[in-house]
Amino acid sequence: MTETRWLTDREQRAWRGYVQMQSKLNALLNHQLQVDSQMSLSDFVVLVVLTDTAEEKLRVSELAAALEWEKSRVSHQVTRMERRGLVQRVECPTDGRSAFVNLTPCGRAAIEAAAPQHVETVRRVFIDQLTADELQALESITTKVLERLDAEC
Amino acid sequence: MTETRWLTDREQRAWRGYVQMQSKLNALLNHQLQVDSQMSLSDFVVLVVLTDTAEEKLRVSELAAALEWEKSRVSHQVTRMERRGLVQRVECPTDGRSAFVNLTPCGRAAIEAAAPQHVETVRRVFIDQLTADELQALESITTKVLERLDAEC
DNA sequence: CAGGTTTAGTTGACACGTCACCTAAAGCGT
DNA sequence: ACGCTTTAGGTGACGTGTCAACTAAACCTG
Repeated sequence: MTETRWLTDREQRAWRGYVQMQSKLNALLNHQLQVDSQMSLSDFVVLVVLTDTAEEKLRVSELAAALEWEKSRVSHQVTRMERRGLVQRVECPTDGRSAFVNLTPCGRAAIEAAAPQHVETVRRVFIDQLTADELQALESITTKVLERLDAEC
Repeated sequence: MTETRWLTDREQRAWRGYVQMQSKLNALLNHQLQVDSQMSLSDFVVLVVLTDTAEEKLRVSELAAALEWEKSRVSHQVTRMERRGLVQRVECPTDGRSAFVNLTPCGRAAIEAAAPQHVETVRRVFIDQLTADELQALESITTKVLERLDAEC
């Protein structure tokens, strides 16, 4: 095993900044949604995916693929959202193993009410703080890192 | 209430990229630490803070301040880490309310073993993917967003 | 079509985070 | 010394995320 290449000061600043930012940003977005719309960030992203489909319903596996979540995570999340009335499980007539997740009217109303405030928050604390160059750099960074991450797994 | 300012395509790409990156990065770092060093990312950062202090012990409140975590989060985390033998609670002789969190020899050994692999992973999937300009942009972004976030709360 | 394999999804155990609430010691003004 | 407030920390409930194990339907393949 070779010598560890510790982070330089510049790298350290960028990395620690990133870690702190992502942790606080996550906490804030969760909190904002909970307070303003009584839903979690997880609820929100699931509702976004469901809303973006023509039928407003997806199989659990399709939902998992779209979110890149483990199927068991989806299953747990759907159970909780069903309890809150946001979605409904429906058996698939053609495949006995499969289950559809349907958006309920209540779920549709919830996402429509939540989305504007959520976007507003994302803008206020993040997007609107960045210059055009920084936005471009961010896209470049995330693209490269995501490529690397996808290659890892 | 005024019209919602939805994200433009460029903003959307950057934001979605960021969200996806942070989610996968988090999962990977947690997983890597768990597999290689049998500890969570939370364990790791707590151990880092403890290791960085002269006495290798801190009050719960000092730990909370250093990590910017809620005190109850620290308390739960310390309970779990105590169970794993990484730290030990010690009553404070001068203030009956207060409690010290001491690094144990086992905790010190664990962090020393974990740190090189963790840094290696951070480099491989993140830092080493970035150009100098991107690193600079990232620092600038996180600084501004953190300022905004700190102003919010 | 019988028997093994793959696929879809669920479940349970456990770790992590947050919130609201609680206990007890310290501090403080009278 | 007396109460009142502040401060330090812990607790329990609940939502969330991961992992491993499970059930059952669907799909082979001989």
